[in-house]
Amino acid sequence: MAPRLARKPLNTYHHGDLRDALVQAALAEVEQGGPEAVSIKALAKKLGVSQPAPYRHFADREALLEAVTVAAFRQFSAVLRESIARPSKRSKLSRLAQATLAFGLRRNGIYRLMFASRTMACSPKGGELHNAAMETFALLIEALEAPAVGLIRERHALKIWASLHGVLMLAEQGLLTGQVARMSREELVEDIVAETRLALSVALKEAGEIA
Amino acid sequence: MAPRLARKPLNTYHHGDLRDALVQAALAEVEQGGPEAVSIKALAKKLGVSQPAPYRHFADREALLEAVTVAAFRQFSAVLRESIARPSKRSKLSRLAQATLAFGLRRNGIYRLMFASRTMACSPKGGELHNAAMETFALLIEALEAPAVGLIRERHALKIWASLHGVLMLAEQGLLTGQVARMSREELVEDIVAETRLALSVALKEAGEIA
DNA sequence: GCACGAATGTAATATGCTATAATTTAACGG
DNA sequence: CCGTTAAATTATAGCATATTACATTCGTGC
Repeated sequence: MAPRLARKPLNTYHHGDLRDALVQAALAEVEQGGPEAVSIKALAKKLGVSQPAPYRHFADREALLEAVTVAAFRQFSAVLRESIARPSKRSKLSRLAQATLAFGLRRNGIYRLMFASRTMACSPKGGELHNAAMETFALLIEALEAPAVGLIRERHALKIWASLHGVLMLAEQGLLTGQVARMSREELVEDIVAETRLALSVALKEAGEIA
Repeated sequence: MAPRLARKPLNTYHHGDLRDALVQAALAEVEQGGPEAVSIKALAKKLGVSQPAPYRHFADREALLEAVTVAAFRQFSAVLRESIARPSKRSKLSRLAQATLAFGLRRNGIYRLMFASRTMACSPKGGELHNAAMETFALLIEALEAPAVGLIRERHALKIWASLHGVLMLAEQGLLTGQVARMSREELVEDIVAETRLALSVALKEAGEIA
């Protein structure tokens, strides 16, 4: 994390903070048309610099997308954190689940970048990107509000994450049609939350009896 | 579905069945490197025809990918059908779930094409592609082996599909790490199957009491 | 203050892919 | 056997990525 001050563009030759501007502009593009909508050339034009200028800050298109993905995870984390922070009658888990659903539907280009693109799949395990993703997962574990008994907590966090993720992907692919579509997505998510709770309590009870 | 006979390439000027050859070759490419690895030019070269030749059969790259996706769904369906057809001690649902996991992991480029690409998201609801996807979903409903009570069956089929899908996507994104990774994916899937059964039986009992 | 090196941006260019247009070759039906 | 049509070819336009060589500004040490 370099400090990278945001200076004003006094002289127009040097942009001031092109790197960050690129990430932000690319994020906007991704939100509209997904990862494949990002064009170095178009971004440079939009920001008023020459085509090769971005290559001073990113080795190639993939590197830019990786930075964008990190930024996306930060935003996602912030949204989730807020959802479980504000007081509410509903459970933390329910709020986090609904916030995830809303984020995935509203900003589906970004969601695809985070969870369905090659960028993530190719990122190294200890890297900045992978860490950002794990930080998000940690929020989910927190929202479960379960005691840490063996692997039970992580296991159920993983399962609910997978479920939410699956619902979102199916929804975006237009695969939530037919009879089932009569149930709203919010209901479906609430259903998943309830099932997770049930399974979790069963698992905890079993573990308690054994221990 | 035009008959499209597969003639042998006697004269080398006319390929014989370029359309199908393109779909097959593209499918192989996708399997290796995902949807973005498909290049019209490269495919043409590999099949020994000129670059523009493919455009006789597909309007553009997207159209080719759509045909490839249909072929992919057909293959996937065949694999699933076989998994629930052959006799086994394990339940149909369990077999189908494990088959899905194996397919998604082994042929993850194809899986991404089917469930995480823009191709599906943009396909019309009544189209060939959408129908192929729905046919696959029907297999899952069948494997549930549950009575058709209201929407309960579809609902649970949808939930288990979402879960499986989520696990696969997370696995491919390298997000199944940490403590949880100590549990094998097969175990995780078996766990999901068991939970679905539990939830389904509860739902059916409730429905029975009400009716 | 000012010279110099590092950082950042530009111009020019090579390469590769998509897609279209005009043209040629082969197959099929009457 | 000939004309129509399907299917492929060559040639080319257009666009995006990425590299190279050059120009400009920043800021740091003296």
